[in-house]
Amino acid sequence: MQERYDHIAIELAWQKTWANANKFAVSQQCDKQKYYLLEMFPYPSGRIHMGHVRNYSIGDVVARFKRLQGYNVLHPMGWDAFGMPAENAAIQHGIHPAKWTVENIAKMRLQLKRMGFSYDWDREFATCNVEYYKWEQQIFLRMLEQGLAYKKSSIVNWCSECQTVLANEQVEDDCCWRCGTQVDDKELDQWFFKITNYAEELLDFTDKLTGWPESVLTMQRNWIGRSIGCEIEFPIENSSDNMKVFTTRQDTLYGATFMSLAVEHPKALALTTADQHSEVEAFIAKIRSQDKNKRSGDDYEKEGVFTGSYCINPLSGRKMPIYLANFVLMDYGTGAVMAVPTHDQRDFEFAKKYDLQMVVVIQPEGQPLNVDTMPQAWTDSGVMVNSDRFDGLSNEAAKEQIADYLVGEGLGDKTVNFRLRDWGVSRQRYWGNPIPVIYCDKCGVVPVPEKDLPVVLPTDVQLTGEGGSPLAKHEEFYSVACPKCGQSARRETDTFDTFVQSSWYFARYACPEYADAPIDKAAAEYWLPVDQYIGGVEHAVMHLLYARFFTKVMRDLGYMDVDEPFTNLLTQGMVCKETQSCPEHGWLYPEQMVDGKCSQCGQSVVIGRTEKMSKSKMNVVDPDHLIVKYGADTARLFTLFAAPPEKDLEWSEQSVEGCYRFLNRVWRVIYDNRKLFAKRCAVETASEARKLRRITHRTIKKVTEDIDGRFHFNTAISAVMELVNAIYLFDAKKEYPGAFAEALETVVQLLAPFVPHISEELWSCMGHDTDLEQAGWPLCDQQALIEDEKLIVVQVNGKVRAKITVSASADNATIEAAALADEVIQRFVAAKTVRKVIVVPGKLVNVVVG
RNA sequence: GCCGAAGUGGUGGAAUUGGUAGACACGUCGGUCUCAAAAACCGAUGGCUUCUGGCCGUGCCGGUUCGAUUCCGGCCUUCGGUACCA
Repeated sequence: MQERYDHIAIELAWQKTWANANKFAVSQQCDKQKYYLLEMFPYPSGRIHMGHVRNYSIGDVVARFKRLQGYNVLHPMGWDAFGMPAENAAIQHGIHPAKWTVENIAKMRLQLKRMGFSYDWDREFATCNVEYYKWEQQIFLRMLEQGLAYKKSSIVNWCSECQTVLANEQVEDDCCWRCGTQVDDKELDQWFFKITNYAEELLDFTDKLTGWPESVLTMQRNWIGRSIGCEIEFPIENSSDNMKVFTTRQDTLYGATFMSLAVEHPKALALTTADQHSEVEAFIAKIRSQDKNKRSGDDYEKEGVFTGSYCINPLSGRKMPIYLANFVLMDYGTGAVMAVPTHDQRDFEFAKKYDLQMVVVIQPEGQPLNVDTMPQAWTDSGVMVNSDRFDGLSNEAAKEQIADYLVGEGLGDKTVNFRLRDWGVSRQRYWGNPIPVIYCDKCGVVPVPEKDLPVVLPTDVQLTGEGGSPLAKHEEFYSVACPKCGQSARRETDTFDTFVQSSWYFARYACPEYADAPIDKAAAEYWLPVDQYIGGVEHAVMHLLYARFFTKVMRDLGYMDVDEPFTNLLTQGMVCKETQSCPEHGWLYPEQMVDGKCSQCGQSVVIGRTEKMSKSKMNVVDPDHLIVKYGADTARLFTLFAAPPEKDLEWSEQSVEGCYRFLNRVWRVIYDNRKLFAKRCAVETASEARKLRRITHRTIKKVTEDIDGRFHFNTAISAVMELVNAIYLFDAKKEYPGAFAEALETVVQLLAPFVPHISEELWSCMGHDTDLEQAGWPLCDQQALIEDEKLIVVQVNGKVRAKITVSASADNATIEAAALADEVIQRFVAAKTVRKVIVVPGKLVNVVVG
């Protein structure tokens, strides 16, 4: 054993040992209980960043802890390898996406190994491997068979200059990010997954996901957005046709005085009278030319135009003018809204602007509302008025009764409406999984027969960034014979959204080599669901909802028998750091400043706010520097100690040094006492030895509880630090070497999940022939926790005035007497009457005087 | 606007079921060692104060309670998400 803590040598040596032994590979042939731990897999951008270090350090603590507790732990790692950055790199640097991706994976794999994460590398795969994505193609074909995948036209961002579709994040200020051309809306036929079929089940199961944070479940519930309401038919005047409307506020039906349609509404033009025609057409053209994002902006002014037609309110019989309005959305409800200006703020503003009729139908108890003087719509609950037979009811009761009445009279239906929309999965991109269908002029859309899978993504393409996806220009790829009729046909050149690959990768880890189907049922049965999933909170809705949807689809297609993919979810916070900038040169990297001055111009550097680490803000910290300077163990310890996992973590070099110092402190105390471990002796029973043992075992209890389910790693580490402090202060080690050695061994065992390299090294230095996993997780000796005496806090009128020590077996009366006998307490009680004494056994006495 | 989370020393944070507010760590200050420095070790460290004592203090105001960082009501601020959802 060396005197100095040589982190580099120690870490490299243990990483080699683990790799040679293939230490973390697991099999389902095992009589231990399984535990499947998964962290969200990374996009292979080229380097790991502090967010990865944090995510995977948290995961590794749990994996190693569960292993020490005797579980058969599946802890896999892989790569979310398709996606836009690879294409951008190809365009910018002339390197093929496949090459770029493979090289990045190689670099990042090394970095992860250098961090000492305990992955089963045998199960590693990248989603761009054909052995992975071909199974996704099969799943798609079966979804198509079941009507769970379908094609419909939808609107995309289109750059006419680049002849390509842009993702929302590629649109900057309504313009193409590359050429600056104004982006148009374009209708394209796109593939969709029928996630709406599962809206009800996805919502219902949120109640069963007790291992998920409530905030994430709330976000998912809101995203699914179930609302109960009515579909009501409004007869159109001088026509046999009706206008169908969806509302959740049928209680306000008597107050509906006009109707608003979306400009995209199919009946909009048909309803327009000749004299209004030019005005309506101009309005439609104007609104449709506006940017969709702007249309949903905050201060968007409400505007509309009268069609010239009327419909009839089915309950009040009132004639209602039909307007087109810019704020009505075609893709929610029916694209037509019954407008109730007295009880909806948007309708209120609209009615004021166009001087439309208003009728109050709900008002607060005893406070009549006046349509002329009310400053805004009344959207709260109240009592029904001007509503015929429903007058006098609460509006909540009227909601039910009006709905029943409408159904009874055949005027409407009760309906459930979801905010959730089907998932568009077509991407006009090269670096993705090809959608396996063929278009034949004669046979139409023809799925690629399963026996012809996989549709392999060709690698002999040139990416220029112009003229759309290269697949559409790759004749060898798209020119095929129709599988049905044999005539020449064209292959689909769109690829799947990369969210599709990340929706089922967790299941493939159970059987990454399985060659007969996407999932080996036996493996899935053993390993799934994932017991603990860990990742960034930014994926709270999309990724996690898609993965839940896909799990249910795969269940219904017979691939596996799982309802929900992730039993427990931990969402971690971001890694943040203050920014620094020079007034002249903008954002600066830390190494571009010297003594608080810009190294280029010498001006004082402005320290900015603490923000999420990002390359663009130049406030990133490269994990490699940390590993070299302090070691992987210190990097891990810092990310775990500085904040609880779900909170944002603020970078602090000083705090990193503190962690490094702590590891040195542990190293030193064990080195200094190395001779103690040479000959083992039993743990002593003398009072001083028992005192140290009590701290040792209290720490075991605390650390176990903090890790297991609570994930309070910061307090777990604090507890170990306290034990180390107690060891430093224990000056009877010569007399009680047993208790002393036990305390030191416990420190090493408790630190093992957090800082595995130094822990293994110290463990072997202590003379153990086997590793820490063999030793298992230390158990708390309940006997050792028992105290002879207890410290009791004594309060007078709720304020702490004294602390007394009593025998642990003292009863309440004894404790009370001892408290009242205390000199200080007597002074506070003197000349006053003791009204009450509250005794909390083992903790506190409160004397109430007055 | 709505939904969600949070607000505690100079700093990161702790207080698990209503029971000692500030554990642990960083920083700062003092001491030991040293020719000196670094490292290490030991100690102090919420504010105020008339200082063997006392008062104030967990965003603000109020309430419940013997006792509130914790529960309730009303506000303020910050962060995250989201939106003309009828």
